[in-house]
Amino acid sequence: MIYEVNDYLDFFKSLNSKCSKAIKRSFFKNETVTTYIENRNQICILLSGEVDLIRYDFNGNKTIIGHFSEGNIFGEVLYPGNTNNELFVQAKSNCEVLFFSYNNIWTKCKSNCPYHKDFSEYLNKLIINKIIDLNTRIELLTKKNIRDKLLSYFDSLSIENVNKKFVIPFSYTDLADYLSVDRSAMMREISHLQEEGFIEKKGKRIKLLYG
Amino acid sequence: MIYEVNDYLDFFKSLNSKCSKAIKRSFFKNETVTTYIENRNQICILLSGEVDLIRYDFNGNKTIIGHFSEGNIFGEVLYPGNTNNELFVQAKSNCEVLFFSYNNIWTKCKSNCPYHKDFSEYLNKLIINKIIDLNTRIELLTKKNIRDKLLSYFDSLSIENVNKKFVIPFSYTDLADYLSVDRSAMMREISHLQEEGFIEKKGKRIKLLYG
DNA sequence: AAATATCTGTTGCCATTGCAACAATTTTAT
DNA sequence: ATAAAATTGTTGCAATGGCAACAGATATTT
Repeated sequence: MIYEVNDYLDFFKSLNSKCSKAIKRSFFKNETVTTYIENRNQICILLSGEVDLIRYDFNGNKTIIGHFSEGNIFGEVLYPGNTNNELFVQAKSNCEVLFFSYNNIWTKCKSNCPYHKDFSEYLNKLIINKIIDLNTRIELLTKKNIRDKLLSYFDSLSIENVNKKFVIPFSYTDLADYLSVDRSAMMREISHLQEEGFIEKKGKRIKLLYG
Repeated sequence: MIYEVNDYLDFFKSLNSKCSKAIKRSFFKNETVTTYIENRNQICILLSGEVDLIRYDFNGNKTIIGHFSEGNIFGEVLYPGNTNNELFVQAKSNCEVLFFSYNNIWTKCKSNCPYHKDFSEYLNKLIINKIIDLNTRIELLTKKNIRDKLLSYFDSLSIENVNKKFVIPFSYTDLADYLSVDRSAMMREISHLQEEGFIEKKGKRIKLLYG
């Protein structure tokens, strides 16, 4: 999903010692990294670890809106304002995050920071990858049934790994959330896919038997 | 959804006479603007009119994946590669589109085009708006039932118009597609919302009676 | 090592919603 | 102005998938 990220990540990892606009912070598992409620301009790069973007709606229902790993960007500036939801980012593992204010990048920092040219170029690459991820997600979500969602998700993993065998990088509980379907209904559909000979499954190891 | 776009649009509209990297073309309604199949680097800004991004899957089912209007960006560089789908962009009305190759912007053009500084800054704003739009869409698509999808879509229109009354900018057929639900099921749910006194509806004019 | 919590896998039930089909209305093309 | 095409609105029926509930398997904590 993320292409060429490793080329840039070292640059961002060392950025906070070079550029005063960027602040690096560390978080323990389950800590709240940030909330989408007051820092409209905030943008974040995940330098290591895993975080989830979680929505609680007015009924208290929890949905995992996004799952981010090393090199992904997130932040309130990328999100629509004025929603009725509480959104917050929670560390799924110990992690490091680079924070900065989006407006600062394109204006003030320009003149006085020698790293700005690389910074903005690399950031642009990350942002394009972000858009690709979001479009990938929308592709999945617009599929009409659970089977099509699963198959197209499996396809994307298979392509990414250049292999008919791969390991699902989510727990099944979280995968259901990511595909926005009921977990037990998804498990049922996975069983059917096995019975009908489309896939083989051992825990989180999947092998595609078609295509 | 799109903030401050009008500030930048004039700049892009006149760009092709200033910068050789950008090409402006006009299309008639129903013409195919581009396909997502061979120009991996292409990025497009819609200068006027309306276009849809359409997917045909292997069964020939049509889905409107995206609907773009003035100031929106689209293009294959923003899309995951190696999918089994045919994606193409179709003009919903006569329209003008600015085409350029994404890689060219950040490299070659930098040194010799006096408009590049503004160009990249404005483009960044458009890209951020793009991400906000995509996240808005994902917010909708992750709602678990048709009622919640409708209400949260209506909410966003209401906020955008700063008014409990607003006009739906889609046909109902296209709205169903956008929300990724069956049209007749959606119409039924809209009827229920009226019966239960949540909304008033006259054609595409909606008034929210709650909140 | 035991105790607790979380995740996986399965099933019955039934609400939601997708599908098909149609008439009425509106829009577009000739 | 008329014909053709597309959209809107409605309904019965059936399939899908959400919910609840549980037992067994893995992880995590103490």
